[in-house]
Amino acid sequence: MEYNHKEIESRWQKYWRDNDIYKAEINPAKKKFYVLDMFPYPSGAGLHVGHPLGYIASDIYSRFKRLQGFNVLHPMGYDAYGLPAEQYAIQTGQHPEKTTTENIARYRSQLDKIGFSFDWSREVRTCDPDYYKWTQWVFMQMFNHYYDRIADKALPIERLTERFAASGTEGIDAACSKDLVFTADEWNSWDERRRREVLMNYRIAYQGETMVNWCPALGTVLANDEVSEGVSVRGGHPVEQRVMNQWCLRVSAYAPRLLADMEELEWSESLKETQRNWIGRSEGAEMRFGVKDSDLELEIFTTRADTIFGVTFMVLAPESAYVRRLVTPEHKEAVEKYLDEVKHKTERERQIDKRVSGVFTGAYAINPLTGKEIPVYVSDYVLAGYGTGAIMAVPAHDSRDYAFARHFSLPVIPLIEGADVSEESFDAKEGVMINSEGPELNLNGLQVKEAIARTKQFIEEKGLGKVKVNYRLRDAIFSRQRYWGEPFPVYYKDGIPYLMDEKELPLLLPEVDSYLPTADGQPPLGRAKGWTTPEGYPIELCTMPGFAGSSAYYLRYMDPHNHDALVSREADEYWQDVDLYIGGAEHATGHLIYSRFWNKVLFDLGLVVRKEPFRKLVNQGMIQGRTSFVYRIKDTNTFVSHGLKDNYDVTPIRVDISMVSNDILDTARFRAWRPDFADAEFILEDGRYHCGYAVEKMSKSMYNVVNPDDIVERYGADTLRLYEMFLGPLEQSKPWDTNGIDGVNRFLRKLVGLFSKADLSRHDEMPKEVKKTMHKLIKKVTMDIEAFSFNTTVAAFMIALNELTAAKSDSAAAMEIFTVLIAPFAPHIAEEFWHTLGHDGTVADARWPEWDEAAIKDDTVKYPVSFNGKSRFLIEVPAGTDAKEVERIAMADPAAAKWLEGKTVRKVIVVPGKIVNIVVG
RNA sequence: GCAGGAAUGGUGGAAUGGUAGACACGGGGGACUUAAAAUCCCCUGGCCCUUAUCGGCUGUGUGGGUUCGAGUCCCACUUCCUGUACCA
Repeated sequence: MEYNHKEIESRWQKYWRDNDIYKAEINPAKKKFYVLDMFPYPSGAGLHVGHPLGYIASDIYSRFKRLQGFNVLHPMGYDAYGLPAEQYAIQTGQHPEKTTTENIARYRSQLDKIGFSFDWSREVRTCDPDYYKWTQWVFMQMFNHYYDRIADKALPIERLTERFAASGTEGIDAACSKDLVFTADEWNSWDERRRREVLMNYRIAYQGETMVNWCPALGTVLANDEVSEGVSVRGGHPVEQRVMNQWCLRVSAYAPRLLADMEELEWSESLKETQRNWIGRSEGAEMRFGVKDSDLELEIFTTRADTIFGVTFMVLAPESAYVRRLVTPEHKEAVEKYLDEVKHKTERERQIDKRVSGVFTGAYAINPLTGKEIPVYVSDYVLAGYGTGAIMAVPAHDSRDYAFARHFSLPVIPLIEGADVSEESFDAKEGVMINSEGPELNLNGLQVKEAIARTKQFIEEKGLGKVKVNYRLRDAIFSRQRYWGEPFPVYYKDGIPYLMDEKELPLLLPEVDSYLPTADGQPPLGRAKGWTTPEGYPIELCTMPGFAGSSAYYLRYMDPHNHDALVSREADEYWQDVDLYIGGAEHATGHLIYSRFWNKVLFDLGLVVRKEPFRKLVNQGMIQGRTSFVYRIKDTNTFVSHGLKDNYDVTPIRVDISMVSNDILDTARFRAWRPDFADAEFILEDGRYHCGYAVEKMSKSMYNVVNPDDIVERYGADTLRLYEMFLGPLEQSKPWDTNGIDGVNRFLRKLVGLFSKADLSRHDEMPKEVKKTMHKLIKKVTMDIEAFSFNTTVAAFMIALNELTAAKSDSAAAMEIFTVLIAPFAPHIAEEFWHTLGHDGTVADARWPEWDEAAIKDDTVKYPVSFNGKSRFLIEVPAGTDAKEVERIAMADPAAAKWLEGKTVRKVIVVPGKIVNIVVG
């Protein structure tokens, strides 16, 4: 049998396709197992070798679970809405749907070559109307529900209107944008407009004036997770803060549950920690400070209630509504000037500029515990979006307050014994309190933690404030001023938003003549002709963000062609949740939060049975590029080999890795690469030009992209799959290095060789040594796959092959075990073997073998004999020899005498099966 | 700053507290060949002894500790990666 990977792979891929081998159906007689990959955004660049890493791992696991007898759901689809397609459309005028469809076709052909066991009959695309119908539908459910904190779940908005009509806000605790208090009489006296405005304050999908990240270059708002360090994650454009009327999702209502329910998930600790930070729970107190000569009260949030005696000033965020109400006439001009300055700074400028800035409002607050007057400032170091947008400043124990106090020469009162605050603040929450005595409360002598508790208790008793848990997690901004996304099923009557009828879904994305905003600054949908309801009411012009379509796709895969529901009850109850989810860690604060939120809303509505969508999650590492460099001697066209470059003044230049093999440059191809290198000269080392290398992101501009198609063409999909797994631990980032691939390919060719030499007609019992090899292999492979340790599994196959070759085994039984074990990794060649062994059909229907522990046991046990822990020699004893006897044999060994010369034996330790350690003095 | 993770040969990486460096790449040597490729065999952490064998010493970022025994556990530190940050 010759190893012709092209012929074998195309033949078996066709067989799988023609016979629907990987089609999954509900089968109550079998246990389900749901393996999901994060579906890709089909970019124009196609796949590079890094993309399939996670898909290969999930495919191995799916095939393994199937061989173990599970009914495996392993679907794939496309996250098809997104910014690059739209920007390409703006540049070229091509409809994003056209480029997206083309990119999907390219992705599909690349994926198909790798031999995945996806059930393509369940494919979803987020831009498909049959799919986004349900994205729109869930949005409508969110609009029609509010979060009831007493029931601790989402409830229909009608329930709220009934309660308002009966008893106003009395006894209601609902997640809302703004705390409202009104009576039933008031509610009943309001017209529809007013009532709708009030309800908007409670809806889970709501429209509101909020501070948003506005990106002028992209012409759209962005969610918090789409902005990093003040610039957009996609494109790196500056982002500024603006107040705009936007659709939002009340994710913050779910913060406590998103935090608590994470505990039972099998996710990596680092990923959980990232989510915990993002959710950002902090316990503290909300307190009210009176204002001098005013009946206004300033509400602040603090986690350090104990430092109340050290408050020497107050600070408001520039966007705080308090500012304009507090400012005194003589300070008005200066404050307005400051607010104007701040407004024109972008978020990035605000972050980079760490200089202290701010201005006095002229107002004084009253410390409720001491009665002292303290000045109120405005400064941009206080954020409007967190807590109440106002703080009590304690310069002695907060570094930011300290910097502000020093700049404005405000007093600094130390509150902790021994804290030196002459140079910097003392931020640690430890020590004994001092200077903290007022008429009603004395904290002196208490530890910080005790003082915090004592103060909280005091302010609650006195009604000065309340204990409060704050979350950093903000509501998700859900509008995008873009074309290529899901339209909102919303129209406006007299400026009030109304939902369309469910029967009108999907609301199709309309055609436009250009993908740019309109002349008067409306989103692209403003160009759509007839973008109104039949009655002539205008339809919402924004579209939904990228995460809308990716938030429930795992549910749609369960029942992708259902026209009556997102997912039928039957399909949901059978498939339940994703057992294994594989994808990148970069989605920790975006998709993985939104998806969990989305699922919880559906759970509250009784539409899904699981409160968490992804039980186990594995983050595959990134595969980086390995860039090759040549070194040009300055001002010449002479290139010097890597080992000699330090003798010259050189400029490193990236070269296309296709011209480099094992770091040796193909100089002829290099000369042909670019005209200016045509007459290049080389200074060689031992006759060859050695390139240098660096690990960088894999990208076209670095000339280091490796296309999986090329690897499959040359070595075959099975080699690619094995090699990607052999590269290193799945979760670790590592550079792609084509150099090592020969070893894996050689292994497969040797395996084929072994098969062709074996006498497969003999089905008698395996020889003892062979049996041991195979059962060791079964155990190792089974346990390694469960532990996602695929790199050591591949090594185990190589070792087993070497042992079989050495044993000159021609046992059909051994070959059969090998075939099934390797089927998840190298499915094509396994099919070929399966067929050669005389089976019909597909190896996917085989049974995963179980190992026999007795067959693995050794007859003899080797003990390293060590002196004081240092190994010196080996002894071999029959298995099961008792410890005393092992000790006797070790001591009697001639080698022992040499080590014992002139020493006294203090102690002998025999660990059965492990070691004999002789402690000598 | 904070949080999480990592550090082992020339390289990627193996090692339930028990013979460190599996497996592979790269390198060296040899066989086959007119030659090359392919294939096969041997060697390959460093240092030292020896004609050679046999052997010895040393070695998992640094410094301590626990233990009969530490790459592995504990403490401190250094460096790197990832995430996050005026979050009061």
